[in-house]
Amino acid sequence: MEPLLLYPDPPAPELVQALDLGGYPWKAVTTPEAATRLEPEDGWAGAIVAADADPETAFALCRALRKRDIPLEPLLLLVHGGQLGDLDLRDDLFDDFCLVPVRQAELDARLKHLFWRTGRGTRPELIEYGPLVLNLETYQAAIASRPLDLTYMEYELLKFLASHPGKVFTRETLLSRVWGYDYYGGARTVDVHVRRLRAKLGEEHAALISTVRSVGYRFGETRWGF
Amino acid sequence: MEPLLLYPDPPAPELVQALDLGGYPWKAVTTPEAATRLEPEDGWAGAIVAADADPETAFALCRALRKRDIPLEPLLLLVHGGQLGDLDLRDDLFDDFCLVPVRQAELDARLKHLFWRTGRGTRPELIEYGPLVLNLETYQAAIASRPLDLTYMEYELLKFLASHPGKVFTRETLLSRVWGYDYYGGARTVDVHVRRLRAKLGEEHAALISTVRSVGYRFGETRWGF
DNA sequence: CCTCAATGTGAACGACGTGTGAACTGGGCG
DNA sequence: CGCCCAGTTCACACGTCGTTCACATTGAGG
Repeated sequence: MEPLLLYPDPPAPELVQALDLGGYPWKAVTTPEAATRLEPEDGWAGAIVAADADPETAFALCRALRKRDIPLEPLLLLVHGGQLGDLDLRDDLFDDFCLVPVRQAELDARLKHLFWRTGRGTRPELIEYGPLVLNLETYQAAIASRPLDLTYMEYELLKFLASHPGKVFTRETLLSRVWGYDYYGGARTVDVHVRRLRAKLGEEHAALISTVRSVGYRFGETRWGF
Repeated sequence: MEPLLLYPDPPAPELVQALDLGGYPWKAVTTPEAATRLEPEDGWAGAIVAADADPETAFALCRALRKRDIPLEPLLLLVHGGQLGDLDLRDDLFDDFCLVPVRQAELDARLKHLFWRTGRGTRPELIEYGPLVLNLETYQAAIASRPLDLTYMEYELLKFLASHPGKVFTRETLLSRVWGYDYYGGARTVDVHVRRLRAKLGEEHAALISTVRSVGYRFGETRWGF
């Protein structure tokens, strides 16, 4: 997940604690310019702007973030009770606000709701290993940014293997874990699916799945050490 | 101004005071049925549902209000801190929430913001995806500027799918989310509705809904990044 | 170098999932 | 009462995918 943009820097300790507990990555900035300069490749996941200390700069930051070609969403504003009367609630300056001091549960709830509302919330769950990307939500796979057209079983097998990179699985284990505990069928089935996977991965990436003779198959490189 | 719908009856004193001070007319109800029976000619202006005392009834009321032909908006939920963890924040059950005991200033601010957000079109209730446009207010749909004549279920299905572009849903999930939690019927029902949707979308846009074999259906293209 | 076991490969079969047309049900309305 | 429409269910055809088999190839050990 991309980080949340925080203002100011450093953010309030209880905010940091709430975000860390909630598992939200974040990066704090001191100026609107820094928000652009430090922006991640894929953009900010959203922004939390505390306007209780220095309202002027905070609102300027909000305006800047909203005026971009792609307005930053969602934007959560932190204010103290006395500021509520001054807020221009009929302007599109922020999506939601929260009173300071923030409570972990409320902040978490507002973020969840915001992400859902703005549609940016359900970040797809990904499995990534080197050039391989599996999108568990959309059931799509890609190798080196090239989409892979996998069948259901191919996808499931690759997903299982890629979930445990480096580990070797016997055919029997794969059959029971991927095909199902009650499955009874020939072990060669695994071979054939591995072959088709390698073919679809392409010659240069076929080695992602390696054969461990007399044992089974392994995805990815060996993890030496530990 | 039309009155706000309040639950329960009588509402908490501080809520009444806050609303009266803010100049909001209101009418309280004790049951979901009463919400329909007492509804003004021009509908409710919105709803404030307190879920701290009797959550079950409160949530039932929310569901009922949202399932109407024209979902009631805005809906503000009142909860106490301990309930935050139980809320399904990723469901369209309410628009905003507020912790009890309510503070006059915060309630006022949230109502203002809510009315602005849901009322004045800066955020028209539209779902857009490529050539597809769904107008949630008027229950109209259009593809490439050509109006679509969808039935209720077709519209609901398309709306749900288009709300989560890229994500794959199983038939069971679609049945429970679109048809209703308690629905029990054949999964082929989904197939048929998807077929009719594709037919109405027209040949060139039929691919907007793609079949993921052995899994279910997906609307639109995959979102690779984030 | 030989042998055997393990694995890769290509092809073919069969089962299952999906699309499709059509029939059925139930409610609204004249 | 009968028509119409939306939603559901059914039956069948077709294509895809998973599985299996026969055979080729590889690799390890003697």
